[in-house]
Parts: sequence; C-alpha cells; structure tokens
Amino acid sequence: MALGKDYATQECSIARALEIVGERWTLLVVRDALYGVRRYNDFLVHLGAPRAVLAARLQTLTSEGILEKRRYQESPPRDEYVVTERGIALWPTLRALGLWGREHFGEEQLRCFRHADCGTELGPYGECPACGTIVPVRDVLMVPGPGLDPDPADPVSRALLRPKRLLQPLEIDPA
Amino acid sequence: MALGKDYATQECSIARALEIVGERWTLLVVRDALYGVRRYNDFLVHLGAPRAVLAARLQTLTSEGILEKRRYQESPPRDEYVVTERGIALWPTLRALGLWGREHFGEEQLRCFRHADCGTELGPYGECPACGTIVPVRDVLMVPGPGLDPDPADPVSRALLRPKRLLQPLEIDPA
DNA sequence: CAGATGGGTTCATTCACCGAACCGAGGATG
DNA sequence: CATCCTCGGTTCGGTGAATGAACCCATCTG
Repeated sequence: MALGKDYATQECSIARALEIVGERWTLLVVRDALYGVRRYNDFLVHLGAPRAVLAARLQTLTSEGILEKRRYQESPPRDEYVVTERGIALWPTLRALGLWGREHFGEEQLRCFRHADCGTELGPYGECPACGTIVPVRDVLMVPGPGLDPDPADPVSRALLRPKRLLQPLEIDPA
Repeated sequence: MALGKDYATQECSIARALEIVGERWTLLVVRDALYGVRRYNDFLVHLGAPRAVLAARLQTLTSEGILEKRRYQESPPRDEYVVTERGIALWPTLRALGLWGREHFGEEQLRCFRHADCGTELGPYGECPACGTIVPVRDVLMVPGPGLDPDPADPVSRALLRPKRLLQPLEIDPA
C-alpha cells in the first residue's frame, strides 16, 4: 500500500491483495476497466478523482499487471488502459462487494448482470442459475437497474446506460 | 469514507460498500473478527495498527452494524466486538479477495478452509465440492496452510495456528 | 493563427495515518 | 495500602497522502 506502515507483517493473502488494490480509488478504477472504460479522460470524468491520484493509480495498476497500457493511435499518440486477465480475476471480488453493498446499504438495484447467452440474471457468485455454470466475464451482459439515474450528467455514465458486455470497450457518443 | 471527497457521486453499490469498508485496516478488522478475534487488545496485537485507528474502525464498524459491542464481564467491565450477520455477509468478498491475492501474488497457501462436516477443501466460491452446497460460515474450518510461519511471535497468531471454525471465539493460551 | 482536446505534472492546503505517550478504572501483588 | 499490571482506550506532534486548482505541452481543428 506504500504507506508508512504496510501490511507486511500480516502473513495473509487478503492483506497482500489489499496492499495492491486497497488504496483509495483503486478498486473503482478496476471496476470501470471491467465496465469497458479505457481512457484516462473517461476514468477521470466517471470517477471524479483528482487527476494526480488517477495517474498514480493507473501507474501502479499497470506495473502490477492489472491493467495494460497500449498505444491505440499515433499522431496524436494516444494510449489506453486495458484490463488484463489478472484484473479480470478481480470480478468475483467486485461482484461480492457490490452485492453486499446493495443488500445491506442500497435500496434499489442499480445495475443488473445477466448471462449474455440466455438472458438469465446472475446468481451471487456470478453463476448462471439456468445454465448452472460460472459465466465468464466476457459473457456477462450489464444492463441498468431500476435505481439508476436515467439522465446522468457525464457522457461516460450515459454510455454506461446502454446494455453492454463487460470488457467491451465503451463507446461515448459525441452528444 | 469520511474523507474530503467521498464516493457519493458514484451511484454504484461497490462504491457504497467501499465507503464503509474501504478505509485502511477496516477489512482486516472484519477478517480477524471472522477468524474469532473479539477483543480490542487481540485486534491490536494481531493487526499492528495504531491504537487510535483501531478504535476508530471498531467504532465505525459497530455503528454500521457490522460488529456488535457487548459486555462480557463486569468488574472489571470488559466489552468484546462480535461480528454480526452483516459482517458475516462479507465472507464471500474476503474469500474472493484472499484467493485473488494468493493466486496472483502469493507463492504458498497460508490458510486452508474446509467444510467442517466432511473435511473437503472449499472451492473458490466457498462451496463444498463434495457436498455441492455453499458452506455456511459457521461450518468453515480454518487450518494453517504450508506457507504459514509455524512459530509466530504474537499470541494471537499462535492461537490462530490451531484448526478452528470461523466465528468461534479465539482462545489465547496464557503462555 | 486561435482555440480545443487528451494526458498528464506541479503545488499549496487539508486531512488521515502513524507511533509514542498518557490516562483511568479495576484487579493482583507484597 | 502502596505499587504494579492489564485492558481499553484518548491525546498529541509529525509525516505523508489526497485534494482541487492551475499549469503545461503536443497535436488536431476551424
């Protein structure tokens, strides 16, 4: 966690994980990356985090192999941050955390996750109750739930209103 | 999260969850509570967190209904912090996080979780592969894995070496 | 050429974390 | 009955991270 006192004495994989993704904003960056956000500016707009903090987080996530920075156009040179397998592997954690948050502190469902192949809503562990299998992240379809603001201010949130598969790059309409 | 900028604009259950359990040390306190730690001093010794921070976290966790503070003896008056159902519901999150940490950053397994009824090691979602059911947290048996230091310095870590069920109050030997 | 865009860096302020010291109630010890 | 010890904190000065606003620079666009 790169603070004065780290979790080094902990001898625990949870602590080790938190050293990497336990800092403020980090898990939300990964969440957005799974939702298909890839560009610095889109993260910035959607998260509302300070620019310096975002830059630092993208840096660490990249060096830890959770995101990958890659050039997607020359002239002007532009990079995007794409989530790797290691980042995708955080999906069960984020799923569990989101479920806990909704069940204990949220009223309405904000986002709904379905098995893209059959349309069934995912169970608590990311499994498809109909097919009886764990749904790969690429086959998860995210659709807005009833509690979500239907007309958000920022274009990234607007783009996230459209049903889309996880990991699919986000398409922002010029609007 | 009670910082200058909170996650309020996020409209997301993950962000809401992180506002509550996303601060430094918080998830480790919950982890210890699930492991059976209940007393201020035991948390202190095992975590190595600053006293003020620990007190603050126990306070928030209690007011959020994740721990419950209760008198377990008069004279001298002593309280313990017992994890509630809401706290127990964080088990899937911690399980997923620990698994991710071990698979991607740990070498050896530090702790092993088994179905107490049949001894089978839990699957990634906390299910028993033999029985085919999700194992209730109370029926999870925690045993030390090969990577765990067999002779730790503090008495809490030593007590956690003995196989024990989750939630079962920790017994520290006087030693 | 002026302005916009994308992706940052710099900087002063604020705030949380840190560790050490202190504190008070209530046994235990001699 | 004076002292020490334990438990569960609080207080406090110092440090380092987060914040938000400003600035920067290369490249398009009009």
